[in-house]
Amino acid sequence: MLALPKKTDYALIALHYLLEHPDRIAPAREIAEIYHLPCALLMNVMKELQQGGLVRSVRGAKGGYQLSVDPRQATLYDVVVLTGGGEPALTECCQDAVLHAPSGAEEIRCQVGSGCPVRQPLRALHHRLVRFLKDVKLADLLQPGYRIDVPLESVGVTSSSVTASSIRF
Amino acid sequence: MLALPKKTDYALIALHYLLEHPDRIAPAREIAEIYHLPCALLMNVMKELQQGGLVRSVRGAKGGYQLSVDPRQATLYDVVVLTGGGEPALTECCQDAVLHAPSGAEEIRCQVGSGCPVRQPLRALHHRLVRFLKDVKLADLLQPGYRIDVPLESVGVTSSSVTASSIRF
DNA sequence: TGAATCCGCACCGCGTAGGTGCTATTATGG
DNA sequence: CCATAATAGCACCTACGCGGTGCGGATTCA
Repeated sequence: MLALPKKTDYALIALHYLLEHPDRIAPAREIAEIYHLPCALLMNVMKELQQGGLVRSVRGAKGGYQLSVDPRQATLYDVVVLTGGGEPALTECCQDAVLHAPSGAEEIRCQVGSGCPVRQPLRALHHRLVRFLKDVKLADLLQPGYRIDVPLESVGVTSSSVTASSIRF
Repeated sequence: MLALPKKTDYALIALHYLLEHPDRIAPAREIAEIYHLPCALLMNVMKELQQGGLVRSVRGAKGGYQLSVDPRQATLYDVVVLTGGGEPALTECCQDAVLHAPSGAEEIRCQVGSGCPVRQPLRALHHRLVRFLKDVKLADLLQPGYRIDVPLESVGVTSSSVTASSIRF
């Protein structure tokens, strides 16, 4: 649990490839063969990315896919939403439909009801998580120069001294 | 996806209750009835918490559960591990067994093999996530005074000015 | 025309989360 | 010592979603 679906993995691999070959129109088969991914499945994933506007598809012979967004604009959040089947929700209570209920009064879906003592805290966590995912730009994540800068137990110290290209939680 | 199992929800609710009733030895049934949770299921969860040492169980009549850790020491990570079935792994490559392989040479499990272009970045994300979960203390999460301090679109600004009791990603 | 490629949909199998039930064990209270 | 209240420890069941496959059609290029 607390895991990303494999689709997201495949999507990131494909996006990485497209990012490194901006000139090519890369067919799904090509990417699948290079990274030993099941071709049919990758095509499903690419379709989802295309529907979400992250890639552009060219049909017919010599067709393929091409990145259609600025990798410094598009975020990990976009990929997760497209390949994970909608907005991520830490718990049911955090679902978008619940949070932005049309009636204004938010709908309570779990059995606990309105007296749930952990709903607010969990929603806070959820917001943090979403914000984090949105802060991770594809360019940061997929660039070959990417590096871990986790100081391994600098916990407690404010992590405000990270480099600009690194990922901030 | 990217969701916590319901067990974790239940565990947090129960821990919250135990935290607010440090004197009582609260039976699972009591907690279940108050929050309208399925009693049998909650007992399963409590058992897992007990095995992990988060709560102490008293058997027999007038038995029940009691917090057995300092809520300022125990973290959300502990609860997730106990109720989520082991270490969370953002992807297969991030699994603990893979990362700390006995042979030293890390085992590659996905089909992509050692040429996977997104493995390192994903592991970096994973480490961030784990560190975050470990930074969230139960006391912070479950105390009634808990408050969201997300400035709603202060993204881009360094979030180093958060209060001490708030959660830092 | 034929080959290559994407498109859209339907379908399948399996693992796992979520939930239930039963029995054993332990302790209290009379 | 017995009845009762409670957890412990299983085994089990069910539903759903992920991962994956297949097929017919549409589109483009040679």
